Amino acid sequence: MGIAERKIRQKEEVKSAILETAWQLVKKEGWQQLSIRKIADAIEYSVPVIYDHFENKEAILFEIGKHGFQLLSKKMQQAKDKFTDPAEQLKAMADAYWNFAFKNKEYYQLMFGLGMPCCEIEKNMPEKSYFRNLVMGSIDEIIKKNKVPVTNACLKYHTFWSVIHGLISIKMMRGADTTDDLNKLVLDDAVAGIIKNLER
Amino acid sequence: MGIAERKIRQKEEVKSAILETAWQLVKKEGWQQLSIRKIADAIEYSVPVIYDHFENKEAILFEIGKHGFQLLSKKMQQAKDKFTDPAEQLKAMADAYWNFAFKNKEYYQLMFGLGMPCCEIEKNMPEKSYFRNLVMGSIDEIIKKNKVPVTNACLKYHTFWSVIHGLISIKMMRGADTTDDLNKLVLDDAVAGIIKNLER
DNA sequence: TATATTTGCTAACGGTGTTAGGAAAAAACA
DNA sequence: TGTTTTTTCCTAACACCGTTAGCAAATATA
Repeated sequence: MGIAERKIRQKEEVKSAILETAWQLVKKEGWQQLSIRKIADAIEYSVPVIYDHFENKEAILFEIGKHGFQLLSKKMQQAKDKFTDPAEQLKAMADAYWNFAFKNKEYYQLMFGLGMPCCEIEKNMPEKSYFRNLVMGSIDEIIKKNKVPVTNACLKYHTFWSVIHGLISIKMMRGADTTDDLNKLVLDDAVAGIIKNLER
Repeated sequence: MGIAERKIRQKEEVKSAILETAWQLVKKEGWQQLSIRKIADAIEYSVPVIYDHFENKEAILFEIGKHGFQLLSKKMQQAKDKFTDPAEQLKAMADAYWNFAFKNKEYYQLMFGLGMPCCEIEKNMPEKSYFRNLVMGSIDEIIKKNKVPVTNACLKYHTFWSVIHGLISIKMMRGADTTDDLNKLVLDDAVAGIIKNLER
């Protein structure tokens, strides 16, 4: 009896069509222009069908946000794997994070609520701890190498992340009032500062 | 002929009633719940009257955002004035910025587009350069004291701001999953790191 | 074939920002 | 003072939005 399976498969196809269409629309017109009706139009179903697959609009955003966190984690992992020296790893991960943010502006905006109605995406997102562990691993390693390993790794992780996120969100919000070059310099400078402050 | 003056005065009163009411509503219910109709209701005028004073909703938000930037500038100025040592000034300004953000959460969200439909507030906001100058003044002083004053002040300013903004926006977005104590520690740690990196 | 179930639609509800057009009040002019 | 012009301000609508009730058609089950 493959009928049930086909039905499940078809249902799954509609569900991923919703997600894919929503994502295409967002890339074309931005988050503020995304509406349930536009998605329904694009997948050639009526509006209530959307609600057979998602409880509400926020559930769609959450699912897309999850993809974002998974993609970010993957990029971070790949960056880290290129090096064995933890300081190099941190630099590479900062770069990867930066690149992810600007190559996937819409993902980043959704994931961290930049310029869009907040949807509590980042909370209730288990995937974010994956990337947290990646960074903290390298930080821990550096600290262990120290002669006076008193530094708080958790605190340093927060600093690391805050610098990068702060830089990105400032640049992302006000567009092109500073050059790309300067921003990349600031990133490198800040990351270098943190690492330097870590090794002692 | 004081009639014209009275009219202008009355018109100005309605305008500031709109702003004041909007601000009260936002503090009570948050940005997402603010609507033109609610404002109109509260000031006991009909909806189109709002549009006699503001081109659109965004113009209202912009005006409130301006107040936010002015208040922030004032707080930063006061903090800076308490010290003569530029390093102390930087620390005090970082603290002032931090306190402003959490004592005026709604202002901060609006000013930097956190968790709300973006409204291009920060661009086209001349007031923000005031606070920029305050910070860069202190940074310049520190750099001038150095024996090798090669460091780029503009770059350091961006780093300084990014760290603080990043920390604040991360904390503001995900509420209480880290303690206040830790966050304040991270702030102090990060600012100390920047200053240390500056003095050489 | 008859019944039960799933599927997907139309149409609505209550909300949003925004605006056209007209009534009433105020001011200016005679 | 009476008339005309201007200003003020409201009702009602438009075109959207997220969401859901309720029903018809298609499908699966017996």
